[in-house]
Amino acid sequence: MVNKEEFRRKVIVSAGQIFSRYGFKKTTMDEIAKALKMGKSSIYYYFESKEEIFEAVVLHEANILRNELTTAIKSVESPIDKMRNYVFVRMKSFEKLSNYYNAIFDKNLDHFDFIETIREKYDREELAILRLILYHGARKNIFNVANSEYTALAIQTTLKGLEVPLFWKKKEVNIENRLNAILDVLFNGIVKK
Amino acid sequence: MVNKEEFRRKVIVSAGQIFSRYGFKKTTMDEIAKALKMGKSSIYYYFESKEEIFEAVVLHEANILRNELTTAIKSVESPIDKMRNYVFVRMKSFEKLSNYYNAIFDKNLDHFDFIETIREKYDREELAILRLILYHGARKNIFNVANSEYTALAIQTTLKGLEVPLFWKKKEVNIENRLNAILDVLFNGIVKK
DNA sequence: GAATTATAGACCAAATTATTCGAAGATTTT
DNA sequence: AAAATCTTCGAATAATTTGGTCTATAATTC
Repeated sequence: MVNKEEFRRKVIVSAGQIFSRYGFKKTTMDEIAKALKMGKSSIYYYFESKEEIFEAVVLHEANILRNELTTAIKSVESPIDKMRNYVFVRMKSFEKLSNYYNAIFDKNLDHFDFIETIREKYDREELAILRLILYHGARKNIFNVANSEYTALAIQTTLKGLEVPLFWKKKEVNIENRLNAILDVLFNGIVKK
Repeated sequence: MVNKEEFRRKVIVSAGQIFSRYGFKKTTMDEIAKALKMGKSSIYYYFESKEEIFEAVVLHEANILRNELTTAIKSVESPIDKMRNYVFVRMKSFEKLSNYYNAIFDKNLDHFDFIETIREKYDREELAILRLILYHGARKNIFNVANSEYTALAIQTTLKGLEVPLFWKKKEVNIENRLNAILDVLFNGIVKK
């Protein structure tokens, strides 16, 4: 390969598809290798471990998502509701990310019950946001899969943090501030700005 | 459980969801058990093996699909094109089945290239039918996963068999005959009539 | 043509997996 | 209420899978 970074990107894209479909645990290095048409051991020349690949994939997806959100929201003049609507339309992207979540916590499906409970407090649209939250919770716990209580707590904290900028109806809060608050809550510590 | 058959049905529905999502190989008995909120070993009281569960699931899905197709096509007065349209609308059901296929042949993704080649000969709608064919091919080879050449051949044979009743434009062929021919090709040996 | 970069096949220890078995709760039958 | 049967599951297991390593070797660069 000409460039080491280029090959890493190829791995990220290719493995990303498999991860998003089957999740971390169910995705095997053999599959990733096969998709890349390479020997399994060759991948270890570019990545240290399966976890490193996964981390790179999630970071990549988070960056895309963050960019999409930032530019999209900035181009909206009307208030917060339009933003919500946009997020709803972009659900597909979130779905991809929420698959990572499904994957990571494949043994803790109970979290969805929790989300369902929360959902009832808001409109259907908020589901899209909740997916983001899921992702956020997931990202924070990728390597702490075992501790589901910690996960639940992380999700709850994120929800709490989102309540102010997203769900409050106070019109006087300026949209730019809300945007930044939301992005901060969702991506803080995940994506370098 | 009151009734043995009733519990088997529960397993089929529950396991079916997991199978359709992750496929045969990636679905574990632990997952099925967890979804049923039962001990893993209890399932073996009702089913002999994971394969038996899978077979029951696929049979169940095939029966539903067959019934849907039969009643739907029978209620259509205009020619074959309307039927195609219906099939197109019902794509969701087929998607579920095609997931089984993905799952079973998770290492033979090349088949999809083959399908793509075929697709170009027909309209987009035919994709729906092709999914059915995929399913058919899958069903025929569930327990011959290793031999991918045999699979390709099975799919080709099915396609060939479908060409006459489905894709030929000859108006003189009566729709009832076509229907039977199609169902025969697709479900022959799979679902007891 | 030596040194470095890149690839993959054989291999391994650890983990996972489908399945078995026996024991113990239930429930029904006598 | 004892016996017989039905249902459940935890623990054990044998076979397979899996992430990762090591070594040999091909390709590229110097």
